[in-house]
Amino acid sequence: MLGAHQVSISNHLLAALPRKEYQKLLRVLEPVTLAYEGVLYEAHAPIRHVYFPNDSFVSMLTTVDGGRAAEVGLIGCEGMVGLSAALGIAVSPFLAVVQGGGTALRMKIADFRRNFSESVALRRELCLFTHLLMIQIAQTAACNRFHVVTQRMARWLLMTCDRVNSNEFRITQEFLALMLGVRRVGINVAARSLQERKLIGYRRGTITILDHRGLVAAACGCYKTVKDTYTKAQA
Amino acid sequence: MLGAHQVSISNHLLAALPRKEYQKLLRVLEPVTLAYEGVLYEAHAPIRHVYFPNDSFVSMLTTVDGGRAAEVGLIGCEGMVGLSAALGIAVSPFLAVVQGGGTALRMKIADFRRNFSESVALRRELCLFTHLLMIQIAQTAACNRFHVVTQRMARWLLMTCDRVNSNEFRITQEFLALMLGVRRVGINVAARSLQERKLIGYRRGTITILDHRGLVAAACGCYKTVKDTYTKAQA
DNA sequence: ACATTTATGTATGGTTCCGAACAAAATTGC
DNA sequence: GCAATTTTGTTCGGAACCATACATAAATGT
Repeated sequence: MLGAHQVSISNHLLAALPRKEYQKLLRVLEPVTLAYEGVLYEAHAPIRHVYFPNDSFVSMLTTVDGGRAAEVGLIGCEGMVGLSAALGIAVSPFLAVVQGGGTALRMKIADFRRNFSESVALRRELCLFTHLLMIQIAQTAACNRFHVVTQRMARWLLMTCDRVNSNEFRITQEFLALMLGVRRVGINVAARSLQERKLIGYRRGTITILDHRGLVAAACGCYKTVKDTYTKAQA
Repeated sequence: MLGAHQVSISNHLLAALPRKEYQKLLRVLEPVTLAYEGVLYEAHAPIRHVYFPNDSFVSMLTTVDGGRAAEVGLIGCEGMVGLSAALGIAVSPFLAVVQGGGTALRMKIADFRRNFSESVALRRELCLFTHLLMIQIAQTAACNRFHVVTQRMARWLLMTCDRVNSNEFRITQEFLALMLGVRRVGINVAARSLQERKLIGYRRGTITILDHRGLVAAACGCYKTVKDTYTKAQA
């Protein structure tokens, strides 16, 4: 049974730690609820906590020209938000926005530093995750270059689906446009295209994935490429 | 005076190490000449050596759809090629191609592993560089999304210029098209546009930067953003 | 019930880039 | 000097996306 202030812990990084180190971390981990569209770090702002998402997930965005932003990475229960801290950097290079509300565990940066230097297992986990995140970002770079909006949107829906563990989630076209760095009109066209093919359904802020396999086919290969990399690495 | 088999060492990562650790590394570092268009790692191929470029520099490319490739990062004397090895990964996620021929120092992967675990300074250097490379890749992702070919080409020329320490270097439009992931025709149009504005000159495989400041103005802000990040971090 | 807010749908003209094919010029090898 | 190769120049129709503006519809507050 879980107490009132506890949450079930399903973060993969924490789960993969040896029992002893895990217990030790628990003492400095604080359960928090992350609200949809909340900002964990502004770009170039100090990192005060690192976050280990459970059922929540967080978008990392890079801005250009002092305004327009695009998502470069999506981090859920497979990772940690505030990775720069593990590299000894006190400031987040990216804007971190909660894309899926839910629970997470967070740790003060000072606690993290100490535990990071004391735990071989945590270091190894985070090195691997750094590698995976870098691949995800690089794939996004190439994806942005070569693939059309409909493909990128399908990829994004699938990536999100993997992190919410549900075929239905709340998301507006406006927000989706922001993430993909396109106009809302572009999303609207893509959404209708996917709907006509009976791959998704949507209505006012809610999208439902109707045909997962079909959506994978409609997405660019980037989805499968990144997912397979994660799967293999964490096997 | 340099012996026949020696090269001057101007790699920043190595130069920033304490004298003692630097001397120790020198014993397992082997000077090599990297030839233009040479492949250091195929994508997903094992990393046998890590490379510390001096006056050479290397492009990291990600491929999609089993064919088309785009550059996601450029590494010169400010970094190390084969960074995944520092993260404990034995395989390169990217295709690494020599973009500017020149000298580098390389180290067998086993030697690197040992020295990496023994040297705090090397670890710290490489953590910082990992952070910088991640920023560079993320900026490329956003840049690919928002900026037109002419801007991206200007950015690329400036990044290259910074690494060759010369305003003139050999590069064909075909190769440039490959790096930016566009058709050669697109490069041709952009090149002429930059030439008409008297920012660059070019003729059969050679490009000259005529007006560095003007070229910075013609490039997207991504150039300055990334460069400033590097400058600040290594100050 | 009604106005307000939020979310989605539609239209227009213009720009950038694509794929494909072909032409011209500079360099190289013999 | 001449042919082969490499590099650059040009054209064409079409697709994708942009900026902007406006229209409709669903949810919300009172």
